[in-house]
Amino acid sequence: MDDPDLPRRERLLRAARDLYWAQGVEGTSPRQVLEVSGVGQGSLYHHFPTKHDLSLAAISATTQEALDSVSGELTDTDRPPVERLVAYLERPRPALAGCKIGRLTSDRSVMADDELRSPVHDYFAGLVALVQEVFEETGLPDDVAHDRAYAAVAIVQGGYVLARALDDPAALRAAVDGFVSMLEPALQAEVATR
Amino acid sequence: MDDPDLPRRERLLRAARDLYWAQGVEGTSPRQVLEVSGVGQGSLYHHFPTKHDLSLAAISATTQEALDSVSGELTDTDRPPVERLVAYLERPRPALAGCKIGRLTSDRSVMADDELRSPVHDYFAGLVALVQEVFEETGLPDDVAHDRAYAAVAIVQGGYVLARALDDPAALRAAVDGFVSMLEPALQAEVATR
DNA sequence: GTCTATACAGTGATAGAC
DNA sequence: GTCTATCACTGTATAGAC
Repeated sequence: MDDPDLPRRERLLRAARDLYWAQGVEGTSPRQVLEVSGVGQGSLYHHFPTKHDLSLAAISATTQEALDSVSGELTDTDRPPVERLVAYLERPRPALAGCKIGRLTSDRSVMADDELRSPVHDYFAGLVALVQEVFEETGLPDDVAHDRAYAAVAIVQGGYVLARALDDPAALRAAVDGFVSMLEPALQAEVATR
Repeated sequence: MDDPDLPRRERLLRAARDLYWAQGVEGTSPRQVLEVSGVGQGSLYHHFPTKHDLSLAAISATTQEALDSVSGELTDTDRPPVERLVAYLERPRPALAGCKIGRLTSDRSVMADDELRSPVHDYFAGLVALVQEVFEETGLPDDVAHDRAYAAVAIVQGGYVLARALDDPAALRAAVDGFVSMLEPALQAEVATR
């Protein structure tokens, strides 16, 4: 973002993605993106004719990158499934900054625009599907694995909300720990009754 | 909001609270509040000199009401603690509309203003404390009850995020069900090892 | 492709009459 | 207490030169 040799388009995208994370799409003006990126007005509207175009490119880049990153971790078949789940849940996360993608679900500019909602939808759909597959690998029936995958993803998102509301990163850890501490006992009980 | 005999101040507050829920504080202009409430410009700035004053009154009313409502349910000592927890978790919720209070944690106008953050903080702090007490009643050690309370509140918030992202109210139910299905087995295991 | 200058509607607030 | 009129400023976008 500070590198003057980066193409204008990349600098604009970097700035937009950072600003969207910090203050949302609704709360970020094209003018701010210009100031942070150090690019002129004309370049912005050359590469991204409307704010919608800029937002779509920035959001898609962020969701794509995030899904790729988590996908590698969850599908690493060298490790047992429960270990992968716990590793995913206990990943270090920027609790106070919030989830770059989760926060978009309460961003009016995003939710009111079908094209902008789509990458957000696809990210969470893909993430839940990945997590569900890992739960199935643990031997859980499909319907139980289904609900538990939603729960796992929700714990992380809810942990972000709590951490920000309470201004305390430990809130996210507590939520995840509370969930993880139930994971193995519940699994034992289910295996025992089968 | 449609009752023309309601005092201006109340009509303004109703309109603001509804609009904040639907589109956030950042995304709601004083002018919109005027249109929806059907009140004149002067009245708004008479009762609420700045947008900050209106937001503070609207947010405080919402958090107060929400905490009162959930408090009654959780402290009803006629019912066993686990039953109260499950009742709280499985409460009918407007999944697609989102949480009136949780959404404020990604609202820039709220998070950038200490006075507006305060009711949001107090709501979640109060809610987690209530839930933790109920977990302690189940016989869980304090530290486990602590983490599990954060998890319970996070599941609901994360369920909202998922439901909105996927445009599917069933996502919130799935997350809650996934959590609830682990609650009793985990409790059994803990009681057994004590 | 990149720049500066400009246009125009909406936002947040004030003034002053009733 | 309530109203209409007005204002400075920002957000979003266009025009046209280099």
